[in-house]
Amino acid sequence: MVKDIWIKDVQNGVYDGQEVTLMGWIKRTRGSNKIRFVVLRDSTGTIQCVGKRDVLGDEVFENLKESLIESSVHIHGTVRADERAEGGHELDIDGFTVIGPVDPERPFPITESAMQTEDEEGNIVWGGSEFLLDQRHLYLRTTRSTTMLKLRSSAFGAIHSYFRNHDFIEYQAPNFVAGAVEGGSTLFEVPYFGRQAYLTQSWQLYAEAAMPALERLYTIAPSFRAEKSRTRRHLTEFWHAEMEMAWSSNDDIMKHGEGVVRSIAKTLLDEREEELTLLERDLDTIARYADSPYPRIRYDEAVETLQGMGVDVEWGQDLDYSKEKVLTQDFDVPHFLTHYPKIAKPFYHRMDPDDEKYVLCHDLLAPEGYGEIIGGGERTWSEKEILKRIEEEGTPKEPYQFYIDVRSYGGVPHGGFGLGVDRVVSWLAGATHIREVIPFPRTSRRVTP
RNA sequence: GCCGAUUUAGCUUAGCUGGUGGAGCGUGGGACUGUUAAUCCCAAGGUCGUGGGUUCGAGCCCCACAAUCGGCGCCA
Repeated sequence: MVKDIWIKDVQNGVYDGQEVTLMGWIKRTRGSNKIRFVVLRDSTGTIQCVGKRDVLGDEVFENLKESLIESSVHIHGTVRADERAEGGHELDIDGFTVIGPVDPERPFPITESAMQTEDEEGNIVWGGSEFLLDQRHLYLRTTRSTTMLKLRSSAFGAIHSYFRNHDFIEYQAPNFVAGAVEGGSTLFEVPYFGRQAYLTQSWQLYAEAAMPALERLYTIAPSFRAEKSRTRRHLTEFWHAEMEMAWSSNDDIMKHGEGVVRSIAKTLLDEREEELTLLERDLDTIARYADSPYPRIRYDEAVETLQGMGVDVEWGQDLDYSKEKVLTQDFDVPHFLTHYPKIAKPFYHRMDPDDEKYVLCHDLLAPEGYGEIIGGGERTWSEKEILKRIEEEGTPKEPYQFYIDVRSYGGVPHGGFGLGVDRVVSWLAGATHIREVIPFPRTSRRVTP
C-alpha cells in the first residue's frame, strides 16, 4: 500500500475525472442527514471529500458520520473540479476504510479554540498555552506547525547548498566536551563515567583545529546553553549553523554571513511561497531580504546613534537586546554591527591592528524586532596574540592548550560565524515565538514531551 | 539571577459588592439535500492549581507553595 497519490497533486488537477484512493487523516467533518463533507489532510494539503447517503448506503454513510477528527482513512472516489470546495477540487466518495480509528471517549484534544491565545498587549500568540506545549506531539499535525516545519526544512537545505556551492566541507565536532567556548556559566553538566563533561555550546574551537586541514568548513548541529532565558528567541537546545574559513578577514566572513542569509530568504521564496502566504508573510519583504545588501555599522556609530536618540548607553557596554531593538526599528533589512570594544568580547576575537581598543567581529541583527541572528569575526590567530589576550582576560591557559597549539604550528588569518537557524526561520516565518519553528522546543522550564 | 502575570469542564473562557458557577468549541443523542470553524434543539461533563487562614458564608479577601506564561539580563 505504497502511497503514490498526494492531495496537493489532486488539487492541482492531475487526477481530474479519475478514480483514486486517497490516504490521510480526517481534519474536519460537517454535513447533514443526506450529505457528509470530510476534509482530508495529508502532508501536502487538504481536500474536501463528499459522501452522499444515496450513493454510499445507510451503513457506510453512518460509519462516515462516526469517523472523528484525526482518524486515518483510505477514501476511494472520483476527483472533480468544484469551485465550491476549498482548493478547487473535490472527491466524490464511493467507499472508505478507517485504518486507525479515534475513540469518541478520547477525541483529538486540540480544538480551534486552543490554537491561538492573546498576550497582555492583545497580540495573537500561536501554540503557546501550557496545554498545547504538553500536547506537542499532536500539535505537530496542525496546519500552523506543519507550515513552520516545511519552512525550516527549506532553510536547512538552503544552508547546506550555500556552503557546498562555495566549496565548504561539512565537518562534525563532538557534542560532549570538556571545556567552555563562552564564559562557562552556561554549560550543561553531564556525568561522564565518574568525570564531569559538558554539552557543547559551539562547534567553533574544534572547527579551528581542522581549519588548517580543510580550510573551509561548516556544520549544522545542535548547541546547548544552560541559560534561564525567558524570551521569544531563546532555546536551551538550538540548531547552530557555523562556518570557519582559513585565509580570511572579518569582511570576508561577513560576505558569507550575508550570502547565506540571503540565500535562505531566496530559497524560501522559491520553495515555500504557498507557506509564506499562508502565514500572511509579505513576499516583497522576504524578497527585499533576499536581494538587498546588508549595511555595516561600526559599534561606535551605533552607540552615537543611540545616544542621539536619547538612549542611556555608554561606550564599552555590550549592546543588549533593548538597544538592539531600538536600532533595528528603523532597519528594513538586516544590518551588521562591527568593531565592538575589546572589553565587551571574549579573547578569541582578534584585536583590530589599526586600533587595539576594538576587535574584528560582527553581529548580524535581523529587523522586525528579531535581533541577533549571527555572531562572528576574525579569530586571534597568532600564538603570540592569543597568549597575550588570554593573559589580559585572566583566562586559565590549561583548558585551551589544544586551541593554542593550533596557532603554534602554522597559524593563518581565519575566522567564522555562528548562525542561529531557529532564529532565522522564526524571523523569516514571522513566528510569534522561536518554539514555533522547532518540533519539540527545549527551554529552561520544559524538556517534555 | 531579577521583575510582572496567570491557574474555573477535555480545550477557550465569563463570573458584579463575599451569598447555591454561565457560555462557546469538542463529545453523545436528535433535526436538516452542498457545507466552508455549517446551522438548529437536547444531554452528559466542575471537590474553581495545592495547603492553610479570615468569615455565619470564599471561585472572589489574606498567607505559603507549585506549575505555567510574559518581559529583562545573557546570547545564536
